[in-house]
Amino acid sequence: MTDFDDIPRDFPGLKERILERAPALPKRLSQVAIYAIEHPDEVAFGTVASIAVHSGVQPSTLVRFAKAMGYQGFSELQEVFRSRLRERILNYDERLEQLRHHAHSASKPNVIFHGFSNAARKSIDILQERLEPGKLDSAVQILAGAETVYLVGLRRSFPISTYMSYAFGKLNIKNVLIDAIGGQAQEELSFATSNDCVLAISFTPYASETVALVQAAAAKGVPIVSITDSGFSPIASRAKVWFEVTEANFEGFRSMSATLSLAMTLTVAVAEMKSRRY
Amino acid sequence: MTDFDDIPRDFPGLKERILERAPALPKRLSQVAIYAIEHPDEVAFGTVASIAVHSGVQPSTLVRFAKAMGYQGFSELQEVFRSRLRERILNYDERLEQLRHHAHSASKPNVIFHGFSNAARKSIDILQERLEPGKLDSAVQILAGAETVYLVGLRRSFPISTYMSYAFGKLNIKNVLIDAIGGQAQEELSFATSNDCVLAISFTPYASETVALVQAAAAKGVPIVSITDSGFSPIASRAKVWFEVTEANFEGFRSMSATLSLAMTLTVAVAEMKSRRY
DNA sequence: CCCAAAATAGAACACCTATTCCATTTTTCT
DNA sequence: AGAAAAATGGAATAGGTGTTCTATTTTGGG
Repeated sequence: MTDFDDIPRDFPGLKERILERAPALPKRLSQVAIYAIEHPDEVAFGTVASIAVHSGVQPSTLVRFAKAMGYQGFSELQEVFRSRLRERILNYDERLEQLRHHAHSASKPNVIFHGFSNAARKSIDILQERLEPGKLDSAVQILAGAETVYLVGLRRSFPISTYMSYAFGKLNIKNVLIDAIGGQAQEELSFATSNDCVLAISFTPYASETVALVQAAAAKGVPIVSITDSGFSPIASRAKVWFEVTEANFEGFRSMSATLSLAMTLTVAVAEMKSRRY
Repeated sequence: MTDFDDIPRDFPGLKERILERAPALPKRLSQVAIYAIEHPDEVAFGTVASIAVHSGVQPSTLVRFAKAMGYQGFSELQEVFRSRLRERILNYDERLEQLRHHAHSASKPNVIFHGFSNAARKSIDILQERLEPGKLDSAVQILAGAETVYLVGLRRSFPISTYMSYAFGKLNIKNVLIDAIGGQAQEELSFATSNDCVLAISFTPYASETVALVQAAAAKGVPIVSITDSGFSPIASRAKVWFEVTEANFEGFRSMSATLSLAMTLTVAVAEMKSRRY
């Protein structure tokens, strides 16, 4: 009679079905639909009675809702909400513990590897939570408006500026990588004007040369975008927009993954914005 | 009477308590302890009856176990197992959906940023699952045994080799970064002998220069360690040890985070190994 | 405006729940 | 070896479970 075996058994499938059918559902049932989507954890763990109270509905309505979605009863639908929780990703501590548990294969290099992987993941998560969307937009606007982007990042940050220079090149965006080869850094930057832009990347301990370059550029009125690790950073104060990136570390070696994600974002977003104004 | 309010309410705390008390527990109770630690999802979702069957124990034993851990009954203990699932981290699809949900702040740059962050995290997860511990150990052994490490990685891989050269320098490990400045790459590598080692990094489309350099080095009997994206890669076949790193991509731009984690691991692990043989 | 159809609330019910209790077995100590 | 203590198995139970059923309300078309 009804749709017989296309019943969602995984959460994304069920969610899709709920969202698709919800608008056509009667009042109480769509009320349940909204509650279920907004409180999936409650649905996974609660009882018919408790969920009914929280969603302002009779217990029988929940059963009718489950049937409207194609299931035999509420329990069957609840199982799908539970599967979602089973599939969740382990959190940091659990990953580390899991590694320690598989300790037979845990030679020192493997421990180091998992340590760095965790630090990288954590750094990215933190940045993803903290990055203010508005800052990103203004930085992209400044960079996309520049005639030439001067990339300043030495020592530990040099791989990042190198990557950006490579990617900008591929994307046909005029840029100069300040590599300080032969001590020519100041001269390389001397061509920059207020129509250009400096993208500076530096972390504690800030390379003195980077700081000097940024100050010189700022004095000439060149707009500056900075990626650094603190508001007290000497390259933050001079910048029009600056990003705070806190990299997690493992045994004292800081990750660079979050910075790299941000760098990739800036390059691609700038290219995307430039391509719009043809 | 009993310990009155130091009852673990979060999973890590409970786990610690179980592991700490398990050895002193009678047979059936420790049987439950083991089952609970090994099948936390079952404990979170199951009923006393179902868990009892799966762990080969009477229902009453589960209640006694919960009391032995300090709780009033099984349900109270189960709540802690459930809290663990609530705190799990969102998976990739959920993160992207969450972003789409917060669509008011989803300017193009922000979408790109979250896309790259997800790609990075995913790449790291995949590598963490697939990397064979043995390979890592042998690679470290080869690199640590080399007099000088020659780092070959151009174009997209150049930031990685640059990073490694910087880190090796800081750690007092003799290395040469082949930067191909002035077309001197072949000459730079010509000093390498079988006592040295080449660490080659290259991904599709393999830079022809990197391939040529690796072949020349291999012909001279220089041991080669490769980081690449497929067993069919021209730099994999010549290598003593090679790593397959599959980077997730966002809108065609591949992440580099997994490669970077691996690179950091190799540098630090080599330094660690060298410092042991004084 | 009325009536048929759909949706809902709420009570009724059969089943399953966690928990308790106590007889029996196992362990521990003298 | 024997007695005391601890641990266990399994039945009993009170309360809660998901589901069904039906009287009542709401909706929507002629």
